Amino acid sequence: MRIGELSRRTGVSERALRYYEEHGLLRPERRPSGYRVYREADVPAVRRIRVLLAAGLSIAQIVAALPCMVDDDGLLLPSCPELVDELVKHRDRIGEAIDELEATRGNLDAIIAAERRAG
Amino acid sequence: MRIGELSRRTGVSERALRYYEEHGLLRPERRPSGYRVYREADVPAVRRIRVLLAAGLSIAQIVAALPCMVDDDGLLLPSCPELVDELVKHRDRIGEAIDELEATRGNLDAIIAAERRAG
DNA sequence: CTAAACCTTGACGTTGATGTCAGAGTCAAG
DNA sequence: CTTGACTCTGACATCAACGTCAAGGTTTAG
Repeated sequence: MRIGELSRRTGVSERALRYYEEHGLLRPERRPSGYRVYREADVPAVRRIRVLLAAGLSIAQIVAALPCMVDDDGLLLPSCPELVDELVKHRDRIGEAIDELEATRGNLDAIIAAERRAG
Repeated sequence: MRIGELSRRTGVSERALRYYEEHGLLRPERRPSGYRVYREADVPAVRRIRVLLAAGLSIAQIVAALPCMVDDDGLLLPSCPELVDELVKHRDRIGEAIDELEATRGNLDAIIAAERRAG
């Protein structure tokens, strides 16, 4: 599919989709004309990106945490690092992101509890 | 106390403190000279602001939230249930992101294990 | 009284994730 | 072949939450 359809199906602007590509989050193929061609798997991929962005992660963190978005069938994309070492590092970065988010969620929980007592 | 001391005691820059005032989060008194004069209660107030910011709330949301949070001498406003709702939604979004990241980490773990077995 | 330290209000700079617009090429239908 | 929808690459605009001066007034220690 082309960018317009992906945009409609995900609710994400074309501008944003091009921006994600610019930062390595999406790698659509190109027609000779230059038109981007996306696969079905890019629809859930965009959804994952939005979830992480909504949670407060930056594009850079998402790039670092998900250098290889896993497909529905569980296969790695061709761009993935081969060394176990690299994979371990990536997993650890994801762990850091998780820790950050859990701390944030902890803060929110405390606030919510306090407000319930006060309100 | 004046702005420098509040800045030192909270670890928040003077610029940020002035910015918070600009947006209605702090209301220090003024000397005839124009110097801001803060009360002791402003120290914990600034801490609360930082916690909310760290939890991912915007200044505008905090402005709405502060009246609900005062333990000192403030009033409670009826916008509280709405606020708690928003906070809960925000927390749930973060939970979603954590789930995504944990799934990704699980995939990476499986790949790492497979690579190790395969040599 | 004076110098150092502190404070004031602008006002422009920064970063991240887009919005928006211009000028131009591409594609599908009639 | 032409029209209209779609897409491309810049490039400037925006918004939040500050950082960073600049130019000048205030306070306090000695």
